[in-house]
Amino acid sequence: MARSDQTQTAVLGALSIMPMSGYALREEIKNTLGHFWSESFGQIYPALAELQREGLVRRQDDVSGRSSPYDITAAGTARLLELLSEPPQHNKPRNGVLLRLFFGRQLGPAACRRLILEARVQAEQQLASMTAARAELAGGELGANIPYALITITAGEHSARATISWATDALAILADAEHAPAASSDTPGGTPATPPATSPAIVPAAAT
Amino acid sequence: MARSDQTQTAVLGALSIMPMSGYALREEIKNTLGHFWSESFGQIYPALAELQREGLVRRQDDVSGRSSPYDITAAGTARLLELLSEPPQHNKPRNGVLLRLFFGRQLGPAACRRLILEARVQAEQQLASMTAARAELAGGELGANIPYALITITAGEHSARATISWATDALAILADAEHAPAASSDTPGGTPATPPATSPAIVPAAAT
DNA sequence: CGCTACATGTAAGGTGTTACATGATTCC
DNA sequence: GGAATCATGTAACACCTTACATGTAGCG
Repeated sequence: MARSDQTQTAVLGALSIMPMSGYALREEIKNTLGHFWSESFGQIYPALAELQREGLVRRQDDVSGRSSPYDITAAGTARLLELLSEPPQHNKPRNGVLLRLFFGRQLGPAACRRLILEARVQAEQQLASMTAARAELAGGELGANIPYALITITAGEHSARATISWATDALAILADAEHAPAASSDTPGGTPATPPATSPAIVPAAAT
Repeated sequence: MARSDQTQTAVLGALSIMPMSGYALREEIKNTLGHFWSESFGQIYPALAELQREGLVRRQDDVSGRSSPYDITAAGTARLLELLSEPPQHNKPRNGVLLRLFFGRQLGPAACRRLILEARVQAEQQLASMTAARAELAGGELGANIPYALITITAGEHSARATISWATDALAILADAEHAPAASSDTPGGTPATPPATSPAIVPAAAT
């Protein structure tokens, strides 16, 4: 049981804040937890079905089945507390951008620069959306959950800012490498090698 | 084809730096890419088999099968470039710590504080290991790949530092919430509840 | 009347992990 | 000789996404 249940945790948690339909659950998870969590329909509906079987969740209008929201039960709240108390299992990291950059010598400096700039743009967007989320907090239905939401929003902001300032450093490292290429070594075959006679002017995006 | 191939990318990339056995591949991936990538044996061996079938990789001592390292071929290098050129597919985020903190009202402030402190400890360890990795860089076999490795190490450092400073902010938010709990709402059943007493003030989080 | 959003589900398929099975080599 | 490490693989399972299938409700 303790194996995954991560979906159950997210679903029960969301329902602990307010009753919702499966559809709304997915929307909420996407909008509110989006920057650190995700679930798809293919997981939410089976999870809801199982939770209902176990009596951790019920539909308010149980008989008619007519689009009534799911509601967490007392047993469900207890289970949620259990799940939340388990040690967090951290994901295997898989960062496609860093993977590509690590093998950047094969890819060439120009493509690397593009990857970094793209990552920076995304981080800036994330930062903006975190700021927006922070503004919306007061108007929302979160009540006493607000400080906890704020903690996650702050995490998103720190993470986005870290990416932005990393991008600056990374561009500088790339530029240095091009000006003073490591003495040894063949340039790898077939790649769009750096042209001779460069005048790159790397756009180092202002001071640190 | 463009679907996953992420494992192929990592394997070919690693072999583009130096020939290795499957076992060594896993070690290298764990040690060197560990902070942003991971692969398990169950993926590496099948991937190697397929790459060999496709002629992208070969064993230097093909006949005897005697623990000779795998070696990337010219075709393999070309394929690697292709794979690296594909747009990076970012993972669905799944941060167990933030999930637990978001539903922190159910979990209680004490447990939340523990989670944050634990995350900070891990980030400090990561930061230390990044520093160590940076020191080892010069001594390693990476050659012209050094600047690229440096870019990923820098990413790890920024990320770790972001987590550390987030932890500070998060603890402050938690403390504020306990001093001035949000006005409305029932405290959830069973949890180590926050005391009553009101004063809305949403805590706009300390200076950046 | 058709488009969009709400709503619920399933089936197929890909991805990735774990545990098991096996054996060689090296070092103490 | 026994332990640790190197080395290779597989099979079962868990997880998750995608695409499909279906239907309702409201609105312009």
